[in-house]
Amino acid sequence: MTTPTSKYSEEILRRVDMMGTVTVQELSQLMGVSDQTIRRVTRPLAERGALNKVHGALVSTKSALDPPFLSRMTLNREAKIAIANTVASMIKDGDSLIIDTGSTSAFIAQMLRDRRELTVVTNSAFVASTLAMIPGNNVSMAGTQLRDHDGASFDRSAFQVVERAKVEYCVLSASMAHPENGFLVHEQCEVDMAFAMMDSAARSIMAVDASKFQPQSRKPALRQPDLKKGDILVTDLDPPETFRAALAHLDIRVAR
Amino acid sequence: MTTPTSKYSEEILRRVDMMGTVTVQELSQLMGVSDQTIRRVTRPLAERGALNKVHGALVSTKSALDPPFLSRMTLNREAKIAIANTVASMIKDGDSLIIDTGSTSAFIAQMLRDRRELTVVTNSAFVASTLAMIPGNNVSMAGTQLRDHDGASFDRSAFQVVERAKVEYCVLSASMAHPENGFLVHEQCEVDMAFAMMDSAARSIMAVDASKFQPQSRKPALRQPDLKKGDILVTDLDPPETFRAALAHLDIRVAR
DNA sequence: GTTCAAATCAACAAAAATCAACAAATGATA
DNA sequence: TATCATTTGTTGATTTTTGTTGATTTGAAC
Repeated sequence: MTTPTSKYSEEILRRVDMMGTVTVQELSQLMGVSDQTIRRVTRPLAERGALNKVHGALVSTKSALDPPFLSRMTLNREAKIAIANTVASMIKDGDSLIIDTGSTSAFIAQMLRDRRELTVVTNSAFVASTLAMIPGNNVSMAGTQLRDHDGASFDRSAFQVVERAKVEYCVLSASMAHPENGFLVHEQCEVDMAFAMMDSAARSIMAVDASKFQPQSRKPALRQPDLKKGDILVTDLDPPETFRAALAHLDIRVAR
Repeated sequence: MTTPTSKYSEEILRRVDMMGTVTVQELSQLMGVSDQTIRRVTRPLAERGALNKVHGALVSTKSALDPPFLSRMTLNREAKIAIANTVASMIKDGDSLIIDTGSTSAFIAQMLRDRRELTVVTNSAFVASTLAMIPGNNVSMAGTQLRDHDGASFDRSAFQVVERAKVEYCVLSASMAHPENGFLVHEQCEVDMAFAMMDSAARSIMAVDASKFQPQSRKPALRQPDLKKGDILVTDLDPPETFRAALAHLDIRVAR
């Protein structure tokens, strides 16, 4: 039906649809080509109506994503995209992983759409539906009753599914990172889920953007499980020195 | 029907379909042959329409530009939107309903985003994540293991969740509508699920666009449960006379 | 309206991919 | 084994794409 015009078409459309709007520069950097190439390649796509061109950016035509969720996706967007790219680069075709809920995880899921043969367990309906539709993937949705603000589940069946899994990676996030108190969140069920997820994975990847190192307005008080030897912390800016020392001491790699 | 033109045809097609877009070089390295061979072999494949050639790469005709599910979303789009509007207009704030998977259901879910306090049960991760994020809704995702082309579940837990539900409406779809054979689909698990869903709902709404009254290229052969008194059939164009008579006789309302 | 920075466009040379032709390799058959 | 048809890799000419440059346009602020 819609015949592609270049080898970049697919990736560009995917990224545009996922991010809603992308600047030409972001895209060219992300894909390692020049701005001009992006412009050239997107012109026929725009004529066909596969995306919209505005001055300075590309806008998705099917941005039917949910506004409230999307707005959280735009908070600290560049950082989250950068982190998602780093995390995604660690996951190879055929890998198995658990992903939790949250906006960073949503970005990671989007970035993982060009991996193949993934085995995925998640308690986020958004992550699940994003990755389930990729041919060849094997996706399990953990849980039945969905929480309303992010469509994630923390019911008994969610824990059962996660506990029965055995995967290579566990991708987690947190609301705050404190040099002494570790990684903190607001809800007890999230802590419990994080424990279950980490127990079912060989190694964990904790994804937190740099803003999480700053004091928060709404202080999270519940402690996520600590990272262990071999785990990885992914951020967009280098964490404070106190943090780095503690992590290095535990043999936890920091990537960005 | 499609006779292979070379011993590589099959593997190339498989890889292209799997990866969506793949450069000629990647493919030649992966398969241990020269670029030129890949080009030679893929030429007849492209002419036959089994894949698309662009400068520098091969693009799958299937999962290429848009994943199969989204491409179906654009097939007969206006009709499906019209139907979705009609169905959505029957659902009021506070109602409870079961929704199945499929592109029409996806549209219905989108339309239901301005309803409040809905209780929803669905086996589609896409529908679930769409409606779960609306504040005040109560959404249950039925099933764990997700099917890859549409992210829906038909495993044992999916049936359990559906069977335990008790809702007002059940929103269903079908691949074909036949005046004598009723509503048909391709997969047995879909029939089973339809039975379970209808059993758990007071009344059913069957949503089929007018194209479903025409003969299909890929003939579905499995029969959905029949509609009963009080159920509703929603279409975009009036169904054929033979159909209308049969439905009226059973006291099934036709809306559009 | 004017100004200015940023984004876009047009054009060109360099790089990359494609094509056609040919020779070597392969494999089946007599 | 010799022969023939087919397939494969290589080579060089041709085509397409890509990044760069500089001119032009755009959008926002004044």
